[in-house]
Amino acid sequence: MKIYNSPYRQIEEFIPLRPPLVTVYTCGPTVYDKAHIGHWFNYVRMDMLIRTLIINGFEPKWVMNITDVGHLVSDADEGEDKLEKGARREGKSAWDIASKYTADFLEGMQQMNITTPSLIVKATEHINDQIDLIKLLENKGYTYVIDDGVYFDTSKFPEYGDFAQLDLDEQKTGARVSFNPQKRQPQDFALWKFSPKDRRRDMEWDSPWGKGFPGWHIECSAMSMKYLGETLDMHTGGIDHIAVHHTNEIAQSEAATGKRFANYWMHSNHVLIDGQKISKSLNNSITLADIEKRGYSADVLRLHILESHYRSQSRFSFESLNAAQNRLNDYRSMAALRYQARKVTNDAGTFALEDVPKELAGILANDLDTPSALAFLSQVSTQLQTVHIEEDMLDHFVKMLQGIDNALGLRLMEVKDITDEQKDLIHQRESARAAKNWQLSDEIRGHLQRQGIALKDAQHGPIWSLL
RNA sequence: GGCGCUGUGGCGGAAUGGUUACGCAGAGGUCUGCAAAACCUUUUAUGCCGGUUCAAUUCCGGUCGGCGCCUCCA
Repeated sequence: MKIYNSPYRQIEEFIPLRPPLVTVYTCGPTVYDKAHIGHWFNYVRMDMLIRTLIINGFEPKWVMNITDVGHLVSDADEGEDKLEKGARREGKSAWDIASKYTADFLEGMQQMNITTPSLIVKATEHINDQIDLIKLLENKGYTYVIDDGVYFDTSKFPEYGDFAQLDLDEQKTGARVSFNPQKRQPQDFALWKFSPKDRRRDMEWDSPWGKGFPGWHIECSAMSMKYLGETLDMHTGGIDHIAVHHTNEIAQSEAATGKRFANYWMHSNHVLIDGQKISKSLNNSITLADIEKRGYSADVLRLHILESHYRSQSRFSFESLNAAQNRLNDYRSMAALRYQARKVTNDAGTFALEDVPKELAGILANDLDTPSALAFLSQVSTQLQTVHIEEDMLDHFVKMLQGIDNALGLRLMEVKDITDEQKDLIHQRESARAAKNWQLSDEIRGHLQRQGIALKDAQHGPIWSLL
């Protein structure tokens, strides 16, 4: 299997430390607001990594975190905690906000058919692990304390910035962000933030340095290493995390252990709406609920996501969502053939059904090439819908559908059979046609169409499919 | 200002130093009782200018445009 390794900017052969085990850590959401399609692009692509590993014989252990404390409004460790801000907005406590949007996120994961991670871990349930890690860094001399928190001294970690190929001096030139003047370097980041003197936070804990809460970055290092070991096979996240969050994770993790933090890094690019990325400030987010309101299912969104490569900036529009809907209908029509196997005597049937999942696994193993996987699937679908499925092919056919679902998560196995009543109508229409009663025949066809069932009169008889 | 990515047909979106995926949409045709599906054809696709090469959309340089990061943000 090959994968693009972000820091090296090249496609590399993927070699885990202890095959078939693959340790994967994914930066999950900060649960202070509803997830939007940008999140789903990201997590579907992470899901494709996990699926691709599995169908290529690996056994991933996948840990994803939920950031339910400590992510400030600014990555520069300034401003409010997002959770506290969300709480104020909704007149609830930060704890309520976290649990509300955690539930919202997990429900979306199910709807999008994203593989359930081996472990979903919350920052607030690992405060002691984070404090321990900060203590370790303090003992090794990487930290200093100023009036608003404990900071990591990036000058003690000379490789800081290598990962993102940052030119720290040049970055400073145009930076528009103000920072605490007590910080030794602008890029130094908070490991622990103190609670404000004048008020009580919803979320705060005691620590050796004073009451407060962990910085945003430390949770990922503490939790990933706790559950997956000091060196991860794969660390993933959104492309926006490269410069700050992942750079900081590497600094604090490698400073603490003296070992390489992760061997491979996968970053999902952003999706654009009307040529711009989704962000709070542009107020242009679209949620899964918005999409469903327009009549599209999560499966359609998922297919649309797979149509572009994870490393390219993709574009979202309802027009392309509609294209994905039609494409999904075609795949579902193919899946419906499992209920319509019949004996045929023609020469069709040379298609190697059992090779389809293998072929998909191979395509995806090339840097998660989902566009090519779908191109291949469309060819399969077209071919299968022009031959008839023979009864003795049925086992292979169903296995093939299962294989496609394992690879792509499109839920083709969930396509239901039509009712006996509907089947009876199809028979009635055949009788009418035999009697050249075209009016009745067309009435029945129209009737079924209104129920979402399309009929095609193939050589060997009618085939139904889903609209 | 610094760094990075990018510019493919009506739309989305791959790939490639020489024969131009795939999906959606449009047009014509074959087939069909009529449709649908399928198949065939079709709608002058690789921003612009140079360079390298027998050959560039693909490599290099320049130029114009778009986007991202350096604030929020997957």
